Formats: sequence, structure tokens, C-alpha cells
Amino acid sequence: MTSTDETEARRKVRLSPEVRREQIIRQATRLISGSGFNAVSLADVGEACGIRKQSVLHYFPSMNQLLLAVLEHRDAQDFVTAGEEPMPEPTPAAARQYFTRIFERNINQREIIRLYYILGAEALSPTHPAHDYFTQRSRQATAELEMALAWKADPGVAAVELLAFWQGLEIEWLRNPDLDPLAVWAAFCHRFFA
Amino acid sequence: MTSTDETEARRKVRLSPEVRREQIIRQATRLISGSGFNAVSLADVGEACGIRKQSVLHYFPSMNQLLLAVLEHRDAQDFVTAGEEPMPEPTPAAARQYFTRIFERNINQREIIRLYYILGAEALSPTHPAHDYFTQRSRQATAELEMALAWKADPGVAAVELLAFWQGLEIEWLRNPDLDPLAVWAAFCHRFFA
DNA sequence: CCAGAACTTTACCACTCGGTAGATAGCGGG
DNA sequence: CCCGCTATCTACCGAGTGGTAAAGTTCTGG
Repeated sequence: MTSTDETEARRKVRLSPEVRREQIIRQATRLISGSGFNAVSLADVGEACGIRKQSVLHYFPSMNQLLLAVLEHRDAQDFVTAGEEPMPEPTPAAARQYFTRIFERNINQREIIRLYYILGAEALSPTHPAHDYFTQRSRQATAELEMALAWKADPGVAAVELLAFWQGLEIEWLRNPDLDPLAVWAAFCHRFFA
Repeated sequence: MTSTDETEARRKVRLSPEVRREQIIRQATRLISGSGFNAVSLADVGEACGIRKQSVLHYFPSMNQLLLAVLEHRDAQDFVTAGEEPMPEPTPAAARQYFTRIFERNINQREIIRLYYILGAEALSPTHPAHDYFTQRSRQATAELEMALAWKADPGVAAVELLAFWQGLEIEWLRNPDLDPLAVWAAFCHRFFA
């Protein structure tokens, strides 16, 4: 993609910093969730926004910082949409309802699931810029699950079990969009929350 | 890493084609499983083997071909080690024993699990050189599981359920090496195969 | 209506990428 | 012993990378 001036020179469009920043983050999210951080360049992000890579660097000091901004932006948005979710009482029925609701919300955000899948894999490497982010996040998720599964015989094992199935199912759903994740989820829950 | 001549010039070591090819595939597997295909270069592979990147290209016509060679080599090796595994009868006990044996074998190959995790994520993108490989492989795995779970009420759903938990657990184990995957596996099987 | 702030640009830089062409050197067979 | 085969090398290419410096252009407040 040389993307030379095709039939028209680029019009210089000036946007407010807030709008531009959000646009950059949105496009970066889209591109990274599509091909992974290692396969996306500053120029790609710029092109998707209709600006040069140097303009992207005007808002984010480096590519790594942009990646972290993408993740933080996502966390902030999650906090908004999920904010009012009550912590479940430690009973099977309450926990099942709680996790099912979050699961349903997730599968309406295909791009985000894909982002975390791809980045989570890349970030296994300790030198990846998002390595620490994912390490901390995984620890936190396990702890939260363990608390909601206190009624289980072994909450520690149960937490890993639920977490493993959960994200494994999301991955299968990414690979095969035709599959009905809620049906599989229900089959698992029928045995797990009993 | 400029890797200049440190205290000693490089000795030109000449190996037989078979030995060198295998060495290259082995090192490429190691590097890719560590950081992903998109983050490994021909020069990295060459350096790991003590040769120049051009010498790597002497054996594999391109980086993409090297990646495919890595995957094919792995499949061939799997066929050797797993060759004598009998297809299970479609009963709960036989299926449980069958899958448990494969699972135990897998968790002795951390690097390979990691290779498939990282590559599987990158290969979601249709432009990735291993995209077709993973699409076909996933289809095949689901079909095989479905056959071994014919005794289930809904083998299609059960196959996805088992596959999801399976690979989700492997991923959790990659993230946290301290966890005991066999314990979690047993907990899941206790309910799933009943 | 002008001046300054700042958004976007062009012009670079040093480096790495995958890949090609041709020279060099180590090994086995005669 | 040396000659041919070929594994490996040096040298190079065009394109792309993240990032810096500074000029230009657009908007806005006084």
C-alpha cells in the first residue's frame, strides 16, 4: 500500500485534541485487534486516521505508550459500562447469574475480545510492552473469581477452571463465529454451578 | 545487540544439510514460541544457529516457508510420538482416559503449547501465513472430539466445551507456571465425564 | 485583525526487514 | 593431493521501522 495521492491531494483537516486522541485510540484498537501489536506500525495508525505518523506521535510519545493508552482506555470504558454491577453473594445461583451477565456483555464486543486474545499471547514475552499489564490483570481476575466461588469445595481450583473455560470459549468463538457461545456456556454452567 | 566480534572472529562451521536444517527448525520453533512469528526475524534465527540470515535462506526459500516448515515438522513429530494411541470407544470412561493421556503428554511440551497459542492468535488475521493451517487444524480437532463424545446428549456442544476448557487451561498454565493443571483438569473431568 | 498557541506537515536519521548476487572456503571423492 | 561441489560468507538493495527537528498552517482569544 503506497497510498500515493490518488486523484486528490490530502486535505489538511484539523481536529480538536480530544477528538483526535479518541480517534487514534479507536483506530489503533481496531488495527491491533486485527493483526496484533507487533504487526501494526505508527504509519498504519496514522493512515487509518487520515494523518501522518508524526501527528500520531504528537499525541502519544511513542508506539508503546499508545498501546498502553489503548488498554487503559478500554479499562476505563469497562468500568463505566460495568460500574453498577453488584458483587455477587457467594452462592451458586448468584454467582452464575453474575458471571453469565458479564459473559453476555463480552460476546457483544468481538473486537475487544480479539484484542485481549492477541495481545495476551504476544505479551507472554517479558519484553513485550504490555507484559506487566497482563500479568497484573490475570492475578486480579483470579482473585476476584476465587472470592465469588467461596462456596465451592476448592475455590482456587474452581476459579482457574472457570477462567480457563471462559476464555477458551471466547477464543473458539473468535475462530468460528457461527458457533453459539451461549449454548456452550449454559452447558458448562449447568454442571459447574450445582 | 550489535553482536560484533567479541574477542574472537566467527569460525566458519560447515554442517551437513540435514543437521543444519533440523537445527534451524529447532531454533526457529524456540524463538517463535517465545515472541511470536511477527517478532522474529531471519537474522534472529541465523544468530541462534551461529550463521548469517542468508544461510538460513539457503535452506528455506523465505521466512514464510520456514514458518510452515516449523509447523509441518511439529505435526510429523506428533504423529510419531502419538502414533500408537488407539481411537477411544465412545464411552465416558474410555474417552476420559484417552483425553487425559493426551493432556498429560501436552503439558510436558511447554514450548509447543506456547507456539500454538501465540501462532494461533496471530493467525486469526487472514493475511497471516499460517492462517489456513490453523483454520483447517481447528476444524479437524472439533470433528475428532465430536466423534469421541458421541455418547453425550449434544456431542457438538460438548466438543466445543471440552476444547474450550482444554486450551483455556493450557493458556492459564502458560501464564502461571505454578498452577497444577492436572488438578484443574481432574476437577473438570469429574463432572464432564459422568 | 493580529498574535500566539498548537495541530499537522515535510525532511530527516539510524536502524532493521526480507531477499538477491556473487565471492569464498571447507569437505569428500577421485 | 587436488578438484569440484556446496555450505557459508560478504556486499548490497529497496522498503519500512520508530523517532526527532523544525517549518508551515489553521484556529482562537484579545
